[in-house]
Amino acid sequence: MSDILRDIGVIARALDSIANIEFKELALTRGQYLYLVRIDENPGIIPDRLADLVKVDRTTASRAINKLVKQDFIEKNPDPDNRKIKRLFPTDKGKEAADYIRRENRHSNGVALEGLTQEEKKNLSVLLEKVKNNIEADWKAVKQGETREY
Amino acid sequence: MSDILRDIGVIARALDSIANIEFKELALTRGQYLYLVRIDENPGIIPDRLADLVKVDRTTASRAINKLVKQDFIEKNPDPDNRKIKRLFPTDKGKEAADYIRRENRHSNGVALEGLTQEEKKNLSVLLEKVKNNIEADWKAVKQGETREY
DNA sequence: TTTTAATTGTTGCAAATGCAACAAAAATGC
DNA sequence: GCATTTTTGTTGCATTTGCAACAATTAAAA
Repeated sequence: MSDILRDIGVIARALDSIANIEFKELALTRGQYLYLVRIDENPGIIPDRLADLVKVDRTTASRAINKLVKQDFIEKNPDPDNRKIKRLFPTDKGKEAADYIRRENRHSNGVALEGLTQEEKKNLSVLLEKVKNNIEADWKAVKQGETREY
Repeated sequence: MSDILRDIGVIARALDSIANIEFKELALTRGQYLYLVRIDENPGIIPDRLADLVKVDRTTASRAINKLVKQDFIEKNPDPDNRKIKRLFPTDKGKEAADYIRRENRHSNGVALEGLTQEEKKNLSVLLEKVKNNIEADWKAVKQGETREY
């Protein structure tokens, strides 16, 4: 069986490393860009869902979010019907930063896909989507304390 | 152009998160498994090359390696012809742990690839290999201080 | 050879990360 | 209704991570 998990890890670290260096331009520190684009594209999302989207610990997301608020990239608003949750929205500054992030991401994506045919790109994208769905349940289970057998 | 970079990040974080939780079984802390398997498969490798293999900062790798030495998973031996470099080898304990890590990885890999045909798995693996090669130069360039235009 | 540049390895520091544990609100079960 | 469980958000703590900066050795250039 072909091993994909190592290459995925290597690629992800390389891309993330590049992004973190490049987003110092925006005064964003490590990891922040991840949350900011997602909030921009999912206005009103709550922190726990966001953590779920990017597959990161709830507490890590919570702190990154609070830092984004303090830096005025996003706002954290109370919900009128539910006193427990807080909804996240980008500020104007945050929207601009999100645009920049997407430009960078598009560029990296282009570099990553160089030399692939249009069909190969499409295939890769579809396959990765499946892989993501496949792994989701295990992530939640293991994170929640369940043990897997192998 | 299809965006693959986000899914790659999500998948990588999920798999890494699972691995880190499961390898507490081996008394390995976060990240250590990455280096240990690679050393097991590339005996005699030097720390800088290892950092390059996994795409992680040299200093991070250095510390993780020193911890693996302290915990007796690997040995760091001087090179007879070059007083600057140190070569890494797994101990017996390290080899056993590496086997365990590979078993876990194979399992996660299986879960990740569920529902894909043999051909799709092969394709995915080939495409990811290309992506990895594509991104390598940019990683080194940006890490070294070069700026990209986008 | 001598000088300069690149490679290798490490430490100081600041920051991110994630597990445990907690409180508060909401959802569920009876 | 009330009790119990789940969800949401946060903080304490230990650890990892990575950039800067340094020293030591080797490689390259003059």
